[in-house]
Amino acid sequence: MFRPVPTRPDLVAMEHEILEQWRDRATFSRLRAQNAGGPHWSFLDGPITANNPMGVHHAWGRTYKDLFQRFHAMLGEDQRWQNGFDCQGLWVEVNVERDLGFKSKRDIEAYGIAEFVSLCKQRVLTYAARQTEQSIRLGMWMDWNDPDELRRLRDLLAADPQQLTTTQGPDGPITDTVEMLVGRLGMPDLGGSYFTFSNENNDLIWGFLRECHKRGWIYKGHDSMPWCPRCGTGISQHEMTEGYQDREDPGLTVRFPLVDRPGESLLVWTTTPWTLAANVAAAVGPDIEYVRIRQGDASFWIGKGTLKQSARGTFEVVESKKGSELVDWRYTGPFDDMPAVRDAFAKGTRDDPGSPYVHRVVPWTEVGEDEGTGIVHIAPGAGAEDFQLGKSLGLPVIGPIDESGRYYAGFGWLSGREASGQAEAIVEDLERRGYFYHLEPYTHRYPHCWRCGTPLLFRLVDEWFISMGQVYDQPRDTLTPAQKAASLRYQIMDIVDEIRWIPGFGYERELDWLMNMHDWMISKKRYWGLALPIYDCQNCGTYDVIGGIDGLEERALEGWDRFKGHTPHRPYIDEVTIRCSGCGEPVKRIPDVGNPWLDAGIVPFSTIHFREDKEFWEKWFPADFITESFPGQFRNWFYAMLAMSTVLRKTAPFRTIFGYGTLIGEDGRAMHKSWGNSIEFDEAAERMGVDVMRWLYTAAKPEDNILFGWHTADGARRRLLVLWNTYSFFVTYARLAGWTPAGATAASTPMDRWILSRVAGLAAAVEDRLQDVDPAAAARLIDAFIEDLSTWYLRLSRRRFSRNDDAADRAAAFSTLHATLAALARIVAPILPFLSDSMYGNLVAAFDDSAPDSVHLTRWPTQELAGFVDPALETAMATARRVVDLTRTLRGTSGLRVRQPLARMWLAIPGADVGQVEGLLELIAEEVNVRHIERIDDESALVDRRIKPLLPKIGKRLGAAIPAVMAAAREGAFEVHPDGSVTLGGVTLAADDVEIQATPRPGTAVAHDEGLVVVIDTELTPELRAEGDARELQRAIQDLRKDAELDLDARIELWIDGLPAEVEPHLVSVARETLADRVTRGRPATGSDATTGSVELTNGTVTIGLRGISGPTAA
RNA sequence: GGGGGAGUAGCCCAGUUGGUUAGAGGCGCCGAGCUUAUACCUCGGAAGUCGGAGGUUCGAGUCCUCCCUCCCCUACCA
Repeated sequence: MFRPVPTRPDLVAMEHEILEQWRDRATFSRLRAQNAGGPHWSFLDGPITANNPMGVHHAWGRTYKDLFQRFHAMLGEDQRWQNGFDCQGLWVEVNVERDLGFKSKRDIEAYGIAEFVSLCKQRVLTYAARQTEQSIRLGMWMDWNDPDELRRLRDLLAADPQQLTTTQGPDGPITDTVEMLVGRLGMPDLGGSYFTFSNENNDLIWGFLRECHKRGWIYKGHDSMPWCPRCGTGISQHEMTEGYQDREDPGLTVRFPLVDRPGESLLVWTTTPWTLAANVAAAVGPDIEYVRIRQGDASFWIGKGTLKQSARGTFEVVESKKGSELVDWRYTGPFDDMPAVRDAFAKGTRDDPGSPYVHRVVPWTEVGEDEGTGIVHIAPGAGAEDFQLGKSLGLPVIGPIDESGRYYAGFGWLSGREASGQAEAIVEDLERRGYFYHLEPYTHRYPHCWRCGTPLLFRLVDEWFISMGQVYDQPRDTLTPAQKAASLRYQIMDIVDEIRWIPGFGYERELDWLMNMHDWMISKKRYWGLALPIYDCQNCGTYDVIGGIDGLEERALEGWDRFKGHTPHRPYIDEVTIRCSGCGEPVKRIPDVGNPWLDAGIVPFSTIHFREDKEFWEKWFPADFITESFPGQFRNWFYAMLAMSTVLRKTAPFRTIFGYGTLIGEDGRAMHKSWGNSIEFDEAAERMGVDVMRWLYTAAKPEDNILFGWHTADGARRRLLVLWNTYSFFVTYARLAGWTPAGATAASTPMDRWILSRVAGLAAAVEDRLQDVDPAAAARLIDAFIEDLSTWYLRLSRRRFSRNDDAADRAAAFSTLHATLAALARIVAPILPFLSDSMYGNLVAAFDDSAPDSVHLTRWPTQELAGFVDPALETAMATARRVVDLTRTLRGTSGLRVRQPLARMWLAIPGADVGQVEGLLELIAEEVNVRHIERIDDESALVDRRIKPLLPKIGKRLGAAIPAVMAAAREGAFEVHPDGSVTLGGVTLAADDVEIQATPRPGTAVAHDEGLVVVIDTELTPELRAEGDARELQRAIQDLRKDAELDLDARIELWIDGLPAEVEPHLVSVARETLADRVTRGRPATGSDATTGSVELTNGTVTIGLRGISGPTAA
């Protein structure tokens, strides 16, 4: 017997049961063993940052990852099943700092870098364990580490990183120091997830950087770069994603008094008053017209086109000059008395190093008049464009702020103050000293730190870059091999061409990024991350890039013993010095760590054992498939992998990339804890169930955002409940009938053959959609099938399961539904791993010892089911359903409920379907409760005709005559000729220029749809009415049974009072249908425990009473 | 600032090379029906200046111009 299935499922409890079952039966490892050695399918997991518990947005991508892995496993394909954790970088540092209450890098230095780095590692292990548990809960099958083991390593690491410990690898125990074991996680001998902080990962990045250096692409840049004063590090262009936010800054106009033109000043506008102390020049557009305006005693130079926005109060234009005429005018800066400014100016310019520099007007073609005064404040030490301009003119540079964003010494009262907070003080100071002109708030988009949200400043720094090569001013396909060889970006583009991007716009977006990206800034002035293997000689300027730890040992001059036994992280790695290859002096490693996308970009190599197992690598590289959320990844993970793979192997690291959008709250806003629209993964899993979540994600259009919330989930759950109810129905009646599966599927009726054909087609179609990476389409197909199964097959077949004296027919029905549900369980298995396995276990595994004990160990069923496919039957059934729909509509509009039998209906069916539909007439008759169906060939006697001119065909030809033709068609003013042509509105149209449609004649019940015409006979005889009344009575009794909460098979005692005579003959069958063993005339005795009710019939009201007859099956 | 996309019913949104009565689907609402698997399903209904203004055309949600709003990509213009 089947295990009973409740009508209202507890999906969450069921999921926990299945999880336990998988664990107890080692289902996953048996799947891996089963597919080992088969054709392989290579999935590469994009690492999830192990820095926090995973969120519902991660569950979206992880659903895709799991469903495709499971699907390919059902195709018998061997896989690596390796999850990845992203471990290094500012993400983790910022959280550890926060936990410790640190405010700046000085706090970290004081705390100790070794201890800080250890805490970062510990945090990663904590959340890797947590995310592992959550992913398992999601049903994600991967080669997971034991979360408790990860936490054990974390605790040992905290206690003493150098203690020895043993952990279990796939091929036996491994013993090493805790620190080194942690550094070896994910390697073949340890198994489990890969961790980007691993020794191997770091080492291979060194190799990559060495390769870049060999080609001359690594360089040190000196520039004004975006800088986060809180994090104390530069922010690369690659990291600017989502870094722009609206911000209100002071829009300050200041006066720069001209040295040689007494009483006259330049007016200059800035939104960053803190940079005024670094002012070196004022730029004008050489071709812009400037005017001098007089206001009181003073007069000001200003761009003519900016007068409206910049000049305040009344003024008089007294003079006009072109920008080029202003060039070289000298002016007094507002902070000229500061030592730092004096020192910088004392050295003079590049072209005139002898004499001290004085602020002056310089030409710059970029100057515009849309904003500001048309005269631009230039501070090369505090702005990227300023720096470039200053460099080209050889101007002095003043770098005003240190790494925490405070003014250096030499800036008078500003020294030591935070630059970002000085606007007000500077304005006051300028006002007092007569440099102030005007101030008003200005809102604009301003870059912020992507990690901590602090507004970025531009700061003079040395950073390390990988050159991406020049951009040629010519189409890509006209580039010569030599040009490509010289420019990495074009080499990457060629790789991008080889990849299938889903959705397609990803391809253009990646190319766009590659075309516009700047050089890759790989350095970060922080602590936790890849130690950049760059050794920059302070003596001679030579820099070496070391290609691996082994290479470092060879070159090590001093400190190797202090590093040995540690993972290649700060501070230990910093101990090692090498001999400069240029001058022989000892050189230290630059203190910078690496851009974290180097860590993730190398994984197609590091995690597929590029170095330690070439054969393995050749087999699994490139990955067949990766999938990640789009935002940011074009410049991050996708980019990093492409760049690194291009350099190392000149091949694509993956063949297909499937991207998806962003998950936001149900209210259409980003999920935010304080907005109350945020849902934690754990809460979602335990309240809605993960199959519901997985269905929601699978059915979503990947390129759109998902509005995630409890209501969205309700929609998904509803679909799953329909499936569940079908399953529950089957089990309920199979148990009642004592039916169990045996032998081959025995379909008998067209209905049986139809549903089997449908499920067979579904298997093939879903396979096709999943092969083509279109999970949403697969979900739609499944959704439509569940609807067909429930509202058509089952709805029309119910009686065959419950009150069927024909044993063979009943067995056929059970056999068909069983086969259908068993096949469906396998088809939905990749998407709904829990529900499917629960169904499969009960329906199949429990009865068939030769079948695998989990649906996930079965093969995709397309081939097995192929014999059931019957397209002609499916087409006919679609027609039959349409007929039923039309008939229901007719009944609705005629006020004839379906319970009321009708004598007959007429049906016209387009030729092609006739043969097949003929066999379904009985089915239609039963479903719409009509005694006889008459087929008619020509419906003209029953309907009016209407002409629909086919506008796309005739529109161009007739032009202005169209309105008249259409009006005639609407009014029915047309004449049909024997040859099928039609005259209307003064025009004759050929037969194929029009469509003739049937339309109901007033007073008749006719419906039509694409040639299908249905007419019902609305005449009711007394006999038909009596029969309708009987069904009405029966319905009322069944309702009462439900009210009385009786079991489906409970026998009852029935009281009937006031039954009209004409319904009397039907009472026996009513009693039979309602399982009434005893029928008493009159009402139940007062005080009886019977349930009572009444029903309106055509000729009077009937009172009903009923009561369960006590017995083993009574409630 | 530059590039791209989108604005259609209370909401999420389809709408094919321009075709006259704007609607495929989903949610919500209203009404009815069906049902001893289904507090489920089916059928029907209401409601829209198709972001705004012009233009091309016999005819525009669809094509063109300008404007408004939102989103995405990109960007230190001061």
